[in-house]
Amino acid sequence: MTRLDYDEISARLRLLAHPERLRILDAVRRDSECVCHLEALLDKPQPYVSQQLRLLRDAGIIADEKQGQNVFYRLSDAEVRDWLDVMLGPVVGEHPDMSLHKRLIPCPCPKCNDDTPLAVSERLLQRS
Amino acid sequence: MTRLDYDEISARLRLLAHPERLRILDAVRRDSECVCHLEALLDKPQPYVSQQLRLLRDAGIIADEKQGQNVFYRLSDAEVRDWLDVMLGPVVGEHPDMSLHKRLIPCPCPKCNDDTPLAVSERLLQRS
DNA sequence: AAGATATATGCTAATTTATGCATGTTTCTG
DNA sequence: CAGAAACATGCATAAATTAGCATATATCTT
Repeated sequence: MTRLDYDEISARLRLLAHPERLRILDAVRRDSECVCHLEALLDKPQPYVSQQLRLLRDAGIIADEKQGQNVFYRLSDAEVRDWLDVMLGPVVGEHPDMSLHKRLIPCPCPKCNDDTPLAVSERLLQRS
Repeated sequence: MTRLDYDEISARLRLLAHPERLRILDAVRRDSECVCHLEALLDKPQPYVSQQLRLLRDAGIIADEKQGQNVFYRLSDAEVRDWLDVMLGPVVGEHPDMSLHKRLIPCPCPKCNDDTPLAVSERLLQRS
């Protein structure tokens, strides 16, 4: 039986105990998301979002993957995934807000443009 | 499907994200414990312990029950119990340190003295 | 009632965390 | 190469949390 390290667990927990970081984690636990999406999701300035991402990344909770100009983040810690499943409920389908943002925000990242060019321009037109 | 309230969840989480409070919760999720025991467990001044207990009590996470001179605290929130099961592991047997403290600390609370008077005095003698 | 014991409360200083913002870096495009 | 787009970093300040300590309250004992 491994002795519990309350310091370590609470340090980890402290990173989750923040509404915006929790929102980020709830998004990236489903699918990897680029910073532009997360920025739209939180509706906060980009440096703010990057700052929260850094904290989570430095702790090894999320991992980044560069794809051209964009950086995609995904949940990389299995333990934290279990915690989130209990605290936020298990992942069911798509993130309720994420699908919305993919429609509304003209983001050039590959994730947003994996469909036909027609659908993209149509999407842009509907925004006015 | 109920919409997630990240503010509420993170506020709750913030209370758990503290090493001493986590230690308290790990104790009281097994059995109700009086303040004197928790004081011994944390090895911190009594006002410090009472302060942490107050935070958890005001949030409805733990509940107090007065028994004469002593106050016993127990985990009262089912949701937090689930969280702790995942974060600290499920409760197996007795708390590893608690049984120790019941032996070493001459506490007059009923929990410590639910055995024969002989055993109590014997315990006191062994401390010198 | 006086003293002792167990616990709670209030206040303050120290520390940590959060937030805002200016600027730096990298990659892509023309 | 110049400019733009996407993201990161550093730093200063504000806000929240922690921790220490004096003191208050309630109960029990004699």
